[in-house]
Parts: sequence; C-alpha cells; structure tokens
Amino acid sequence: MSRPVKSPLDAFDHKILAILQRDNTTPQRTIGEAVGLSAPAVQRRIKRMTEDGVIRANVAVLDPTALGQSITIFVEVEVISETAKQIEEAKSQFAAAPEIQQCYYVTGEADFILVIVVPAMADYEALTRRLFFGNNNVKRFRTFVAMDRVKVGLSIPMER
Amino acid sequence: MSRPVKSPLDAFDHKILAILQRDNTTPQRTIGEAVGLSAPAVQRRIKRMTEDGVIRANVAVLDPTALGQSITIFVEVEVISETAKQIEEAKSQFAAAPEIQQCYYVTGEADFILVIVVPAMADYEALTRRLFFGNNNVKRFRTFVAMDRVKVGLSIPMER
DNA sequence: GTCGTTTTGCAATTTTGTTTCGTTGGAGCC
DNA sequence: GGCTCCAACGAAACAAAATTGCAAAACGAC
Repeated sequence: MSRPVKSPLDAFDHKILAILQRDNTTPQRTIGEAVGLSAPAVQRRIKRMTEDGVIRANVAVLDPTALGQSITIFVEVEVISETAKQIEEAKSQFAAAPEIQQCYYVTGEADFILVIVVPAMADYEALTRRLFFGNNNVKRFRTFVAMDRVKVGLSIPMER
Repeated sequence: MSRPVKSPLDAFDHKILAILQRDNTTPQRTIGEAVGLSAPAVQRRIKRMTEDGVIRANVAVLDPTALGQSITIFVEVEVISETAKQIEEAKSQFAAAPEIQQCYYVTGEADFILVIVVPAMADYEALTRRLFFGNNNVKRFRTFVAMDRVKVGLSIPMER
C-alpha cells in the first residue's frame, strides 16, 4: 500500500471523475472545456487523484462472450471458523484465483460472495473442487448461474 | 448500436487485450514492443476490436470510499411471477437505478442478484422501499452488506 | 493590506496517436 | 509455375494530445 494523503475533492474533481469513469480516452482539452478549466489544470488534478488513490486504475472493459468466457457465476460461501487468521487466508486464496473477478467479505447468511467468470461449466466444477471441496474451512456454498448480465459496471454515481 | 461483425481473435489480439484490460494508458508503441508488432498494427487491431465490441469501454476505476460511497451491498431478489414480460420489466427497472452497479438474472434459489453501492444505509433503505416494497412482484429479498471488498474487477483471465 | 502558498493559464516541448504509402506474404485461379 | 487479389504489415510523415516551465492570478493567514 502506498500513501493515500487525500486532499478533499472539489466540484471540478467530481466533474472530471464523472467523465473519466465513463470514458477515460476523453482528451484533457475536451474535459477542460466541459468543466471550465485549462488542459494542464485538468492534467494536474488527474495526476493528483491518481497518486491519492482516488483513481485506482485505467482499464479497457472487454466483452466476456467475445473471449469465450461466457459463463458468469455467483457463489455464496459460508465458512466454519471465522477467526481473523482463517478469514485472511480465505481472502488471499480467493484473491489469487484469476477466475474470481470479485470477492466480498459480507455480513448475513453468507461470509463471502464471489463473482466468477469461466469459459465452461467444467471449469467451474474444477474450481469448486480446488477452492471449496479442497478447503476444509468451507462449510457450504451456494451457486447461482447468470442467465443474463443485465447490467455490469463499476461506475459510481456522482451527484452534484 | 452498430454491427458487431466479429473477426476471430488471434494470439496478438489476446496479448493486446491482456495489456489493455490491465492498463489502457499504455502507449501503443510499448504494446507493440511487448507483443512484437509495430504501433500502427496495434492501433489497427485496437480499432477493429473496439468496432467489433470486443472492447466495450475504456474507463477509470474509482475508489468508492474516496467519494463517500462507502457501502457495498448484495441483494438476492426473488420474484413471484416469472413471465417474460414481468422479467423484462424488472430488468429495465433495475438497470435504470444508478445505485445498482451490477444486475444479473440467475438460476437457483434467487432470480436476480444485484450489486449496489450507496453512501449510507439510509440510502439503501430508501432504495429497498422504492424497488422492492414498491414492487408487488417481489416476493422476497436477502441483503448482504460488504465489510471488505477483497477483490473488485472486471478483468477476464486470458490464457495462451 | 502584505506575505506566502497554491493553482491557474499560456506557450514551448515532448510524447503519443493517426494516416499515408509502398512492400510483403498468402490464397485462389488460370 | 505464374498470375492476380486481398489483407496485413512496417517506416516515415503527420496531427493531436500530453507534459513541462514559468509568470500571473487567486486564496488564506496574519
């Protein structure tokens, strides 16, 4: 972890972020016009927010079906022992699996919720054997197969 | 919507995509060196894949906590009637809510799984009133609050 | 009001993206 | 084989965007 020495974000920053999280290929000059700043000013703000960790990454979003990775699966995992050590172990194990796109540690009837993308059911089966059946701290897991990815994004709504 | 006339992706394309989905600010020249192509060749491939819809978007990933949107919530929704019309209605309703980042139509004990990000619990409560209690086709919903976003991404594993 | 700090805009520079164009390599055909 | 056609390539020229340096304006503290 680096050092997130956050300066507060003002209205300019919010507008810039709103644009970038929709399309980060937008030229700084265009952003500048949209928010009422010069291109260098925009650039400095982007740099600052990147260093502060407000902007975590700049990525291309791909279509899974175009890559033969057409199955999306949700899994609720319930563990047996919830000691700090065991939880950390589970977290790092889940984080390390490339098929696992998202992993959350949650309250409620489950302990972890995973979002998994695989080419075929056989791959998911192999994954369950490795991650769940091969882990004796996993009490139970429930699988949900996505029939339709109605909406997929990481965009954060920005009011103002 | 244009026409996604997909050409098959070769090994070069895969390598390029792998780089772009990790960091799409990587210069084309650098990508070219990494994959063994010239910058224009890389540029043409990126353009083609964008037109074909393989590359869906280019976005900045923001840190929700830096924006005061610190609560991530999962919801499993079960509906009463599963006619095509009702399902479509639910889909468009969920897709329209900005707080809902992801929505999947799934098989299993639930019908929909939602990933929601809100500033505070009060906002989620308001949302439940609007979306679930205000919709008489919703039979039941289960809420999971994320204590830790262990891993969050949309990166698709690319073998080869 | 004055000083010091911060942030800005402009202009010059550097880097990156894009287009042009001539060449190469392969598929299909005579 | 020899031929054309087509698709993709790379080198170089070109256009656009990002980045840097610097002086001026805006903001705060005193």
